[in-house]
Amino acid sequence: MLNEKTVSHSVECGDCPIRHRAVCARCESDELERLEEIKYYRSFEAGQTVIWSGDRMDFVGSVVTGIATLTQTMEDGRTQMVGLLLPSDFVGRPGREGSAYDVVATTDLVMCCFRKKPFEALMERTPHIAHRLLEMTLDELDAAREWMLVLGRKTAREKIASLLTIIARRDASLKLQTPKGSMVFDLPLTREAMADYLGLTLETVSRQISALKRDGVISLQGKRHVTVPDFGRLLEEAGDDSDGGMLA
Amino acid sequence: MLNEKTVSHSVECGDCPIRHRAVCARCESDELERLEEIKYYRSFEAGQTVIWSGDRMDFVGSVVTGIATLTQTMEDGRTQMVGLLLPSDFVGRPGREGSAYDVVATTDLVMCCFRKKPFEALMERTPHIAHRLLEMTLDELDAAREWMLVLGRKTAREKIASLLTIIARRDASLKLQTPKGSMVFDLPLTREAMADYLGLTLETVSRQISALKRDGVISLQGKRHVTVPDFGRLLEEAGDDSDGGMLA
DNA sequence: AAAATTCTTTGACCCAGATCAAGTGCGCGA
DNA sequence: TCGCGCACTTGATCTGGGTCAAAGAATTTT
Repeated sequence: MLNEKTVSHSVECGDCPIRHRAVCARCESDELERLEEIKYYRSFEAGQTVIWSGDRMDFVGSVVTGIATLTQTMEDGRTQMVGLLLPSDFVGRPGREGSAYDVVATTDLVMCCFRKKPFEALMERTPHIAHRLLEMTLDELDAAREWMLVLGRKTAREKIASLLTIIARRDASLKLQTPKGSMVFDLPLTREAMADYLGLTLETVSRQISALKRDGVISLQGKRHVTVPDFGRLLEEAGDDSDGGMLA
Repeated sequence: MLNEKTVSHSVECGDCPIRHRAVCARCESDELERLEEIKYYRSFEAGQTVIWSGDRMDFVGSVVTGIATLTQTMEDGRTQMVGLLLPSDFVGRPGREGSAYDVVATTDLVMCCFRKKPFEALMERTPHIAHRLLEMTLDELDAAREWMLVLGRKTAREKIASLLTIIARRDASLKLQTPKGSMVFDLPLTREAMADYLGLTLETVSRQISALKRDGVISLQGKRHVTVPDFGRLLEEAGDDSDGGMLA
């Protein structure tokens, strides 16, 4: 009976179509069951704000479908995106009261949330989950620092190429159909959102995308559907030597 | 006897003149004693590299005295500083093999290190320490994202002012002698290092510092010793609404 | 289907900050 | 005391990306 439960519970918690990154492969059935007890779903429409910076945040959770962004805004309206949340990404700051950023749905969004207090209690009792959370936070820290290099030292063209490589790498739809080095995916962001991520204006984003298209680095079907014939070439354009494990 | 040990061990581990941020106020004597067993000191001269990006890193630790930086470098030499390590700051990535960044001593530096394997083992057994590490990593993540706003959206003058507020807030020497809103501290970085932190050139850094001096926001004694007559004014110049708990 | 709204592209011009190039001043070893 | 080197400053000029403006393309509303 115990054995049966252990087997029937996979790492995917319950009915979520994603693998919760807060849950590790070593987590066992009773931990997953406790997670089931405190979880619930929330849906948002494109453009809706999930939570405002400074607001009390009484949940943590993962993106199930859709895209959300973390942004910071100055009083005069300048905004900087500091994080991009794709399906399976974790949101929330265990041990912290409020949100440090605005979290905004840029597409229709479904999140799988866990009530924060019981989640923290579960974390206290479950070293696996606490460890997994530290892992994830270290990953986010690496990503943030990588992005500091992009923001501080790369040219507009390199910035665009860097963003495209990140989206390409994370996009689920491409795992199958790549005829050797080529990639196809959809841009989940408007030109303005890309600009806010890259520290540019939307006009510059548009111009640089046109330039990459003109130079054959990418091609576009419509405004959002991107084809990358040679991913290695895109990496070069990004000024990025590492391939992030996608090639070779 | 147990009680005596608990009392005699303060949060400061052994003979370190700093409070290790990896150690929390709730840690008890036996945990601290195990830390004592695996700790050792390392000294570096100004300019020396503590560890290269990608190298195997078999320790974690805290800065005791001096300043170190975390930097990323592109193949063509463009450099971005992604972290500034002041006394008590933690270095190291529990659970990770190598260093993701170059760590460089910018002044003479003393670090208190713990051998990584036993530290990780201690972490496994000691939820306090694992929790403290998650706290610290979340702090670093907040700092990195705050810096993304600086890099992506602030002007050169605002960038300089932002850096000065950060250094001023962390500088130990000023806790005492502030005649109401004023601050005195030493710049621990060369103009070039500041430029690498801010995504600017050293010439622009120099010019903007001169401009802030001309406008009475700061004054300099020598090249490095800074006086800020009105910290609130400096915060305005940084485009920063929050005071980070230093005022009011 | 026409109209309104939103997203995107492209052009013309401008400016903050980069680049190139001298200097200045201080500390340190001979 | 000299002079060498390094950190810093300042000037002149250039340019990548911002700003302002206008006009497509999509999508939604009426």
